[in-house]
Amino acid sequence: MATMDKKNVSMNDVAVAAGVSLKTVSRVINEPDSVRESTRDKVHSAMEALGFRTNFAARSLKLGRYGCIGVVMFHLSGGAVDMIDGIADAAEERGFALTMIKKCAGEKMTLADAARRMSQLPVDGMIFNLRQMVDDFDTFEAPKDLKTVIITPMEHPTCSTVSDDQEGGARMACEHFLNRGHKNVYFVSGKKESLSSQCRMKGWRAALEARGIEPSEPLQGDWNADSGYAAGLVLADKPDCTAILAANDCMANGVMMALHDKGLSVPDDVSVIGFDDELYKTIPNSILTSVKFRHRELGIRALNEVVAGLEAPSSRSRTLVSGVLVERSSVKDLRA
Amino acid sequence: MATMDKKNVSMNDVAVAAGVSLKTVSRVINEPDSVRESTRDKVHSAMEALGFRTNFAARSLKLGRYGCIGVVMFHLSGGAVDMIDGIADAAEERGFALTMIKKCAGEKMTLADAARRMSQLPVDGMIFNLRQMVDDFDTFEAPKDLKTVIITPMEHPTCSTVSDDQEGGARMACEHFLNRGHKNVYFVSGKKESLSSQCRMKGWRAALEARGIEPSEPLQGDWNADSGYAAGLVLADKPDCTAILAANDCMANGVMMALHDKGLSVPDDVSVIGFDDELYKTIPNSILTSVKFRHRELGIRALNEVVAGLEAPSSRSRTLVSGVLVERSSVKDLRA
DNA sequence: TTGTAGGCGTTATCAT
DNA sequence: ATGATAACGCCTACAA
Repeated sequence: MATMDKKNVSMNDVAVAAGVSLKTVSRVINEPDSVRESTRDKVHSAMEALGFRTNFAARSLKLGRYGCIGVVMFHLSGGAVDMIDGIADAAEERGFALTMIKKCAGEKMTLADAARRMSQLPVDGMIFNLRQMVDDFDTFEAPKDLKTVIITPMEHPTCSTVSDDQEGGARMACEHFLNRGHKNVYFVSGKKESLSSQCRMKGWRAALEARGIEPSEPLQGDWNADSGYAAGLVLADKPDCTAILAANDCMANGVMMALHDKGLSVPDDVSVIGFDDELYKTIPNSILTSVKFRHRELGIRALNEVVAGLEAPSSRSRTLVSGVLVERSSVKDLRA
Repeated sequence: MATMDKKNVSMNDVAVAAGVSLKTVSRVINEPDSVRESTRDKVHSAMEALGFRTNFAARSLKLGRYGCIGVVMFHLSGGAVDMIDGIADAAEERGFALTMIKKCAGEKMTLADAARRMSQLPVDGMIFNLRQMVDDFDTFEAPKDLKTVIITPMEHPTCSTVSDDQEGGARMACEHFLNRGHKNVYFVSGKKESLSSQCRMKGWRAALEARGIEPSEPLQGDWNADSGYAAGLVLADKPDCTAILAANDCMANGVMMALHDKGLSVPDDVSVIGFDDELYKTIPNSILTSVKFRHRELGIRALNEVVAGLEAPSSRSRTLVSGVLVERSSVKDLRA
């Protein structure tokens, strides 16, 4: 009478228990409307009683697809959460699950490696979340039957890519300064190897050069507040410094604290803009104007692009998700 | 001559191309040592030439296991990254991949739902990351053949659980105050529905009561700095307030700013401790002493517990990962 | 509306 | 050291 120890309950077991054929059970699962209600109920109770769960392996072997999208995290850091969130939501909505692996092991971190590992897993397509440069970026070729989307600001010769428009965001911030009468903008960068930092710097340069302004030497930071503070101390001594763009909010805050400690006030003496719009979480009444990227949107786009590519694997696209300037009061209008 | 459009390259195709039997190809993959080297080479070249990749579905159908662990994120927030990181690393190390789904949809968020969805996916076991209460927590029973570990501070009747020792962390912080001569500790909570906040509050209460101190009414916050600031304004007016425990660093910072604005200094007039040790990222020269939890370790433990349970699915354990007090200088020793 | 036969691509059991 | 053959559990013709 006790529950049997049968390893796996198959559709056949259910069929026997319900006194119907195997195919009928299959129908109850896949096209319930084509089965008489009384039969359906019998089958359902049998499934319930036996604890039947459809076998993923058998199903996908037959169907030739998995209903899963692979996600490779080359870099798992703070901003990634919102992106994963977007990917996960979009996946759920389209009936896909996510198969995730991490590939951060400093030394041998190539796209080919990641692709090889992924092709052994139950995935119909994959997303690479790449925030740093890798050796084989330009030479990498995705498996023909596995649609691949790379999240990266760089263009790729064969794969679709999705990215925040970091460069555009930086340009936007600079123009915000310049349009308000500032004659120059100083820049505090993040870690050197970070692509985000590089792109933000590029945008800053481009915006200045477009107005015929020679960009000054950027100050090297490391994303954390202390490095911003150090940069702020330096900049406080530059008489021509009225505008500072910091590559993230934490450093921007460091900059502001340094200015304050030097007797300068924001925005009356110096204006500041940061990135990521997260200071308000930590600082009460935060006044920092900041460029915010829509990471969630980014994730959604990436997933949609993969799913779209399932039909046309050879298609290639480049998606840029624009940033938004969240205005508070850390920028002074010098024209006033 | 051009590459054929054959949908899938199977082991059979490789076998034919290499002029060997199907089983030999299989051997080359799974037990290479039992195949003569010359044969092995032939097979390898054939695989290369045809672009063979082993079929996950067929393999797991035969093997009866997937080599994947399911992860359900009921709540995807900042602190989660480090935990996912730990899970992913531990998984990688043990040769498992992760299959992730998100279940945040406010209304109908039950463990049974999550388990049902997971049982349709290629997983050998699963981890629920639960940070809030759900309706069916106590009544939930995991599928017998799917080892389930829940990340939650609550005890579960049948499933293994893993958690930070949030209560212990809060106690530790309180004792840190009390051992330094403080006679009372005020508490600023996080969002009401958060289990973390509840546990931290519980630990605070317990520590005070253990010393015969009547806990005052906790101040309600919402995790963000502004709510901490509001609480700080209130507490600044309490003459007996020498020690404040805030349920996270952001609110602790809000509290400190309010105290400052009220002309009180930290730690000379009032001592403060926070949670999560993340303020140093945003505030230069941060002085805040903070209780830090090892989220990465938590993830590792959770994964290891699942993998261990693959052998003995019925086992049940409860793991607590202790926190660490990161001391800076926001606490004054009143005995001095 | 329901049942039967075969095959998806592996791995395992035998034999050679 | 290698090969033939039978499962694994599901789905899709085709038949009844």
